[in-house]
Amino acid sequence: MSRMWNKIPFKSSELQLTGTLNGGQSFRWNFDITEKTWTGIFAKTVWKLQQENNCLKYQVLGTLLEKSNKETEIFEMLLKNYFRLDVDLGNYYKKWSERDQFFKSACVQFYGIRMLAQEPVENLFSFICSQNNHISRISTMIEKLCKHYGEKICEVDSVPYYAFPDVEKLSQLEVESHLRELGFGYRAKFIKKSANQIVQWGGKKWFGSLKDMKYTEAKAELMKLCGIGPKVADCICLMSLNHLEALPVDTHVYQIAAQNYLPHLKGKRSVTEKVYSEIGDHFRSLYGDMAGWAHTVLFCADLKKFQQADSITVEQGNQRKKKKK
DNA sequence: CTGTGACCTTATTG
DNA sequence: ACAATAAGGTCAC
Repeated sequence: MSRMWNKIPFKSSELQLTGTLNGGQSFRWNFDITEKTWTGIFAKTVWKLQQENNCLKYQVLGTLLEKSNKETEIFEMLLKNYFRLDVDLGNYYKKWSERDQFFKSACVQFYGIRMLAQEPVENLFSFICSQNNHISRISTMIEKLCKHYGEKICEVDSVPYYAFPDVEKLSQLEVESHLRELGFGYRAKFIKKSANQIVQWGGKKWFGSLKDMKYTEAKAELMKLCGIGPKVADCICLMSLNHLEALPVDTHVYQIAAQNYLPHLKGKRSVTEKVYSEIGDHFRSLYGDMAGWAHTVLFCADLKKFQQADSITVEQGNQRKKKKK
């Protein structure tokens, strides 16, 4: 059965799917090189996306959301929210470019990088997996989480798609040993224990309260979880709790900062708490209240797979990943 | 408060 | 080929 494309009009210059979906924010999107489409999952729904003529086109391949006569409206609303289409990104790129020459030159090929509004649970456990790890392994680990603990949404061409699991599922007793068997290493304990803590503190309600807190309070709260330090806490604040001034300082960002902004950091062997906040504060004073978003554009520009890479190389990278079974 | 090493596993590097 | 290294860190001294 062939599906129809739905269309959301949106300037292509302000939405770049490649950098946004494959730039290390979410790990659940895959590019199909022949169809030139992106397939991915959020909100218990399997989406296929494509860009054309200033339109974002989408199909829903399957969903666990309840039936409704307003389905089209709901799906459209979910997408608009996920990509934050209400944010006029052109204005912000202009502002960041005016304030920073380095940003100005970096952003040319990296137009339209949008900060996704992700779901907190997926975001939190994905970035526990991300520590001391590379993107390819992070992706396979997250797929394992979904396959073993998530609800099946549908099957397309005999490929099953799973929703990201609930916290309750991940807090079960046997999760730690099981995840170790599946190759999660020491992150297995972090996942199980954090899930447990979150359930005890109220689950969904707890995440809701983090959105209402100030950024620094929300970050401190997150860092009480097992396996969540300053960097992952900032990722969660930025990517799913709407605290856009949060600025995760990882090895890449540290290098960028030492090379281009804060040369006195060059000799340092490790990022201490003090250096960490110095870097964050520097970028916040430079870019303002959405510094984390600007930082994501720089991070994208720094990612190896995007360097001197047109989309072809990126696509080949995905192909290889898929073949590996 | 700062510095250092261990920690799981594996894709990439030389 | 095949070992060493680094990979979007965190925790415990």
